[in-house]
Amino acid sequence: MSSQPSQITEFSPRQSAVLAEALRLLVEGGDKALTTAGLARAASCSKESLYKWFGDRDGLLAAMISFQQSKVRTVERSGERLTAELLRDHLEVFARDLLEVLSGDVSLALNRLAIGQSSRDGSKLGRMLVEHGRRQIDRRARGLIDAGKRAGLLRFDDADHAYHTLYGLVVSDLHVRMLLGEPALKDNAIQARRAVEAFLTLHGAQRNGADGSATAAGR
Amino acid sequence: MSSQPSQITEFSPRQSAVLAEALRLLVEGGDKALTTAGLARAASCSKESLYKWFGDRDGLLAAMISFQQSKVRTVERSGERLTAELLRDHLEVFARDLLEVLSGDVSLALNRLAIGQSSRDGSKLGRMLVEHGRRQIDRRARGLIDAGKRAGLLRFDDADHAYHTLYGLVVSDLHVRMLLGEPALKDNAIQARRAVEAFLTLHGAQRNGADGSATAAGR
DNA sequence: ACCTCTAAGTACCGTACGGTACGGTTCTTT
DNA sequence: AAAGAACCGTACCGTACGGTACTTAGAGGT
Repeated sequence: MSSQPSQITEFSPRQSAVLAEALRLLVEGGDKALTTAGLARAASCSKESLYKWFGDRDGLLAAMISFQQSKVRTVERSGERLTAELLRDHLEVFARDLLEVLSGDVSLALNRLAIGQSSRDGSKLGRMLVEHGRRQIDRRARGLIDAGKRAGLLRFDDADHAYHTLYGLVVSDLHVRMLLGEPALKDNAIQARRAVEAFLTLHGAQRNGADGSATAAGR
Repeated sequence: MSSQPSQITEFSPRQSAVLAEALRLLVEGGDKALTTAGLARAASCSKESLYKWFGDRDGLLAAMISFQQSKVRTVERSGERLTAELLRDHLEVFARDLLEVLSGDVSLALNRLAIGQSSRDGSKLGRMLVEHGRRQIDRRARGLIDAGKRAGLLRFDDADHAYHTLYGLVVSDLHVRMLLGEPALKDNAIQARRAVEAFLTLHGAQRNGADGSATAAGR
């Protein structure tokens, strides 16, 4: 949230500052508020520099997504031996983090932006958002789920399906509702706990696993 | 999907035709393609009439939502005595219908529109969409779930929570992904079947119910 | 001291949109 | 048939935005 992102790979410090300001404008006013002139004024740079750096307004938007995602690093903390309680804790932390990320100002603003553009640009921004932004948190969950299976604590046929089940239990329709303007949950922890509870009921090893009969078809 | 909605309450036939054309424009080109001049040309009406009827561009958008929702009627079919198989069937039909609705062209376009506007208009359109559009399908599901509980086939503490569980299992992140431009599922039936399977594992009475411990806090 | 490069600031252009006004046409009412 | 409303088509206005060009100020090198 600060404008002091220790080390950015792809953008110069000046560009990063401009992109941070662009995100700020986007968050507070939606995409209508993000005009080239407005950004130039707010970031104290020239429009010409904007076009030199990002080429285009769409280039600017894409750069904003890249920039934001370069700032979000998911902590990859595994390695300890998993117990049932540890797995539950990690799942709950993941669920809370997921809700936290999805309800973040910048995330919502970028998702709204990409959704708004999806009709015109062939979902280019949407793909960027899903591919780069989601992959990190997806990988974390997948790692956790796989580790749970390896430790004999989870039971499922299709890891992808299991992950989507977890995701659905955690998020339900909250993401869309927040995108539509509803306020976030008062307490993500409750939602996270209930979702993990249900997930473990479905896929935990100590009780029973839903067999899922013929469930090999792909998404 | 046809432009022959037997009887529209709120709008004259002419206005309905114009609104249908507006929805068509919105679906095929996004909100940028929905200009007053473009709509007037496409619907063979004058801009002056548009402003007389709907007052404003925002009024037009709101009217489009009302119009679309006046066309979507959910079949309220209950009354028969519930068996476990019947409940499962009804739940699967509901799940398929839900996925069908959410992946519909018009629904996606209107949701994109409302999400795009949510930063500027204080989520007026978003509220309309959630309140009027969702309530119908929500009520259908709630009726089904309540009937299942009365028949002793479902077990849960909080009907609202149970419904959101079902919703999350059915939809997962599909809605947002589709809003971002991803294609819909090839086969909604598979997803529906798996979701209902999981839901019954969680809340069906014949196996066991997730106790849910202390789960009375509200959303 | 001079040159060069970068970038800020500003002015400008073309376009496109929301909203309004007006003349002409069709349909309804009496 | 005459009067009136509804409405279409079009022209128009003001504004705002994306994008470009030009001028000016500072930083580093020779």
